Amino acid sequence: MMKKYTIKDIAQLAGVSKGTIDRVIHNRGNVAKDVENKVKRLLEDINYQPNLIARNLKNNRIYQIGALLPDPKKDAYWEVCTDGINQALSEFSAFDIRLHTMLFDPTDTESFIKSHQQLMTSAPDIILMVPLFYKEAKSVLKNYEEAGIQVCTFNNQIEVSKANFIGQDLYQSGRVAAKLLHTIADKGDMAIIHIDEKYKNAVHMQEKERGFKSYFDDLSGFQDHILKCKIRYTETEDKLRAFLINNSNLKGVFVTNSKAFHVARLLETENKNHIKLVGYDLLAENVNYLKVGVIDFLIHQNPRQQAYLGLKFLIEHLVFEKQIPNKFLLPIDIINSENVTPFLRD
Amino acid sequence: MMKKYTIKDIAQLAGVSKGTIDRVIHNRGNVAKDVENKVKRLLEDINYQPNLIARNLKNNRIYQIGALLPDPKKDAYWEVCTDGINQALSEFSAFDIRLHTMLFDPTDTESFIKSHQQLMTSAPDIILMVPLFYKEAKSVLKNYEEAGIQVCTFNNQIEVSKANFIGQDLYQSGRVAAKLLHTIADKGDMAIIHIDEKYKNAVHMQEKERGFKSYFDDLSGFQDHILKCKIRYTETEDKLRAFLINNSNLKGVFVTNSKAFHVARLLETENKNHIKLVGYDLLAENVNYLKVGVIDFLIHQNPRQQAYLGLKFLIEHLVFEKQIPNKFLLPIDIINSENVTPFLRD
DNA sequence: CGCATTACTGTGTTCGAGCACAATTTATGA
DNA sequence: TCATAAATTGTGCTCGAACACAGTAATGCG
Repeated sequence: MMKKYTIKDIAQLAGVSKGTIDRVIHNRGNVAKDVENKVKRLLEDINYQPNLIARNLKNNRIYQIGALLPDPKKDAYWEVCTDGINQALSEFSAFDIRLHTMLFDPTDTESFIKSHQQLMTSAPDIILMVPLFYKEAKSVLKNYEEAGIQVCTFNNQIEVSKANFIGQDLYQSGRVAAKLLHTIADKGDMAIIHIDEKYKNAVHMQEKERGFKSYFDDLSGFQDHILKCKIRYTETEDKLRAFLINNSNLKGVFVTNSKAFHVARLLETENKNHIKLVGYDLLAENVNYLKVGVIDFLIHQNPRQQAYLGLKFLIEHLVFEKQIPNKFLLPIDIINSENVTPFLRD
Repeated sequence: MMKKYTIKDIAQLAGVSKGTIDRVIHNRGNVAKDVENKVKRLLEDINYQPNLIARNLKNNRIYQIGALLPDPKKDAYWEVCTDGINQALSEFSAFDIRLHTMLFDPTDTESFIKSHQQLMTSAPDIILMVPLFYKEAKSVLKNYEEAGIQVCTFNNQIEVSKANFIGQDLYQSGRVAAKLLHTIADKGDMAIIHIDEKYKNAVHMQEKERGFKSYFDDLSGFQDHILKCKIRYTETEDKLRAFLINNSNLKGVFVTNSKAFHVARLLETENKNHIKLVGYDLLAENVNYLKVGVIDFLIHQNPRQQAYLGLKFLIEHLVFEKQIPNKFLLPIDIINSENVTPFLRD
């Protein structure tokens, strides 16, 4: 096996200087056509791969990356994103990456807009964001598109946008929840419970609901009901209790976000341990209920990995000119009390 | 924010030349003590991180990596390892990595030894291997240790060896299987079925069995039996059929390797669909039975990721002098018919 | 023909770290 | 005091790609 070909090798093979090879590679013109063809064929023949490392040695640019993320202080779900981001930064510590993070309140659309505007003042080359609010995100993404700033989104997909997306297939994750409940729950009614967010603007919860329903629709033998319950954060406990008590044929509950622990608390105090419970995300409170068996399964959305991959893709795009995948779907992790531990690290 | 510090910057700050800085960094001596202390403090203060990329530009060594892997033609479980290896190679294509792969027959210990011996003739700098056979692997690993060749193992852990290991906690994965069966199966007996490999030399199957049993031991209310059945490849069908028919109180089956489809086939033909089945690995045959509901859950051991990480760790060790983690445990993925698709890519 | 313009090609420097070797300073001994 | 050895420090080249700029050849035009 030969050592890797360098520009110098190719220059020698072609009988020209490395300057000419460089001009051919980058289509910078000023090369006689016959020479150009000859060099191009040669490059093809030996499948020349430039040394990305040497290339970036010279190119010591400072890259500005903007991040528009939900404030973990307002919702613990987002805490682990920081780890993912730090991991990506440390992996690329050889390059000069400046990350400007702006946090917004995940319950407040205005805060989202404000943070966005402030982020713009740092003149980022590229953006990583969680487009939590459908309507607002759409307009913000349009802004970036017009400004010619590439964006990578995660957690929520805004289908109409051209922005790249990293996350899970939410429709399918609803189906996974349905399959799990169908496998473990006794025959009876199933409930979809949406807690805390503005349902209309939260496409992700609607998608999960659609998937959940589609699973039971596909079943030939299912004769019971799929109930639905929307709850605001302020009214959580009373409304939930009423819902659980009034539906006596209820055998399974699907909570469409990380708030399953609210339902778990009630199931425990009301002694309704025949009702199976499936929810999302490895918050400490959820994990506790999972371990004692009140929550049966959690679906892990892996926000850490989402943030990590998003930032990694962006950096590789800036530094190595790699293409960012338009849509990158993470696997849907099923978690029970026995396999939860290693996922807490991820 | 400042640009990154380089050796030149530090030399200027310390009022010496970059040669001296270099000598201090690498403890190459020939530096006056007061200067050395001054520079060391300065390096600490500004937290100097050398540019790994520039470092490796000069260091254009050719690294020889040996790989001792089971032949995918003999057992489809190993097929995806190739993908993981290719991914790692392409990620580090900037460096000159030469991979020498030797395959062995996963049912034949002699083939393992032979491949090992042949691999040694290529004088590898470092080794990636699957120590499938406990006794033989132990002696092979000792060979490498004496030759001062660092080894990274995956899939099977040889506890006594100093080699690094990537894989799953097999004891815990047995517990996961137990928890799943306990969650979905009716009250009754559970069976552990070992198919195809020499049980005594297959520590991984023993570990899974131990974990499985421990879960039921921890249960206070479990009054039924944990059965056990060892089956050779040649006798699979008849012995299995007899086992399934003779144990009428059987409600759940745990197959400790990727051969669950053998059991699934029988459960289907014998119409025993009240028996729940949990096995390992996303072989096409297993996935088919998972989709039609004969297999209820599969545990994904992610051999692709194991091979990928193993090679990645080795390369980063050679190229960047990074420490290889002594033990890297992958999460235990639970797979059902609804979340299987994205895992087939991994 | 001579000079300018265009067309093309080659040379040399840069990036950051590593290392060989040259250069300088300090110490030692006769 | 001076030569020489020893200790310390500085200089310059290398890696591969990128690019500015210098250099050369070919062509055009009066």
